[in-house]
Amino acid sequence: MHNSHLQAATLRLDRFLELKGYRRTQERYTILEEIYSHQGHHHFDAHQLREILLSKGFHLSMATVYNTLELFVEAGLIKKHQFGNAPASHYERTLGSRQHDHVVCLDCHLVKEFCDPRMATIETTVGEWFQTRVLQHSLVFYGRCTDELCCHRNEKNVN
Amino acid sequence: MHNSHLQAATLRLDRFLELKGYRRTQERYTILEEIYSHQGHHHFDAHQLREILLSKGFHLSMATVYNTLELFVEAGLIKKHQFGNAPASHYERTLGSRQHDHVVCLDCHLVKEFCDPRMATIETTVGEWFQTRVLQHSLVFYGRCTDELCCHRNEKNVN
DNA sequence: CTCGGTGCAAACCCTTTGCAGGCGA
DNA sequence: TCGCCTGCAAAGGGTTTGCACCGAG
Repeated sequence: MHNSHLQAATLRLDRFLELKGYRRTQERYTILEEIYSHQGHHHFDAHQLREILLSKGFHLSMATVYNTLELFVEAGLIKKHQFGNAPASHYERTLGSRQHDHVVCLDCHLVKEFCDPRMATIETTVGEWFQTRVLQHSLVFYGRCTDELCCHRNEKNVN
Repeated sequence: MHNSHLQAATLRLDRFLELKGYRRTQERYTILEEIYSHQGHHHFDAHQLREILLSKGFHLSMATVYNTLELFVEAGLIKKHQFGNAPASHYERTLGSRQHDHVVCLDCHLVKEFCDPRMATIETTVGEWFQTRVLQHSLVFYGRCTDELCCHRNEKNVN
């Protein structure tokens, strides 16, 4: 299921590499496949991504991971996020999910997504206000969730 | 002018230290005064803050700067920001300016502020949606400004 | 006098860089 | 073959930590 997203992503990478005159290396396609075939977590950081690939027997260095992620950002295949005080950057794929923003729980660090059409109108307003061509935005709400899986709640329940 | 903000901030720090049982050190009050008496840039990072104080003859270590900034965040005296790929965290004072969000130019890194009342309504909606008590949010629009001072424009004008 | 706060330097961690070797074109 | 890409290790840079000393209460 959802192989269509991987197909679309692969096609996009093909065209991007061709357009830029970059090479079609095995690393680039293997990393892309991992990102777009993964059903679970949409968010990951550079080290997690490397560890998953290593555990599957595909060896690659951190330098390649970072190089490739930067290239994917440039190609519009993934988005880069900085959540609060988290030390590492987080990434998520862009194809197969519409524009959305995030809610992060300060206790359990659970990341949830939402889409509010009002953000688009605000973006337009701000762009006109400052005579700025807005290319992207980052919106994160920080709070304390009431999720049953929230570790903060679990800790409190234990006591 | 605006000494009222410094007074309010000092009072708030007084009460916070008292409430928490923390000590009233010279470093804490000197740093607060620097942040709240500064008329110019609202945004600064830890190293800039230390350099300014050093240049004024007040010696202090990075450890103290970070400790104090964290304490001020806890006290609600300043806010901490992470703008895009900028390596260092940015801080800005909270008193004397109402809730606002930011627009950052990808070329000249100029930071501008705006206030849109619709953000508050979105925050409420999202909180209800996810049964989450939203404590704060971070919204940054990234774009290319048409400001006369934008270094990107200046560079282009030179060529 | 106590012990929280500070200074100093080293440690940490994520990320970037330099260079030699490998592989796509 | 050519030179972009990768691997490896070291360096970079912001932030944190450990420990001894200092000073607020």
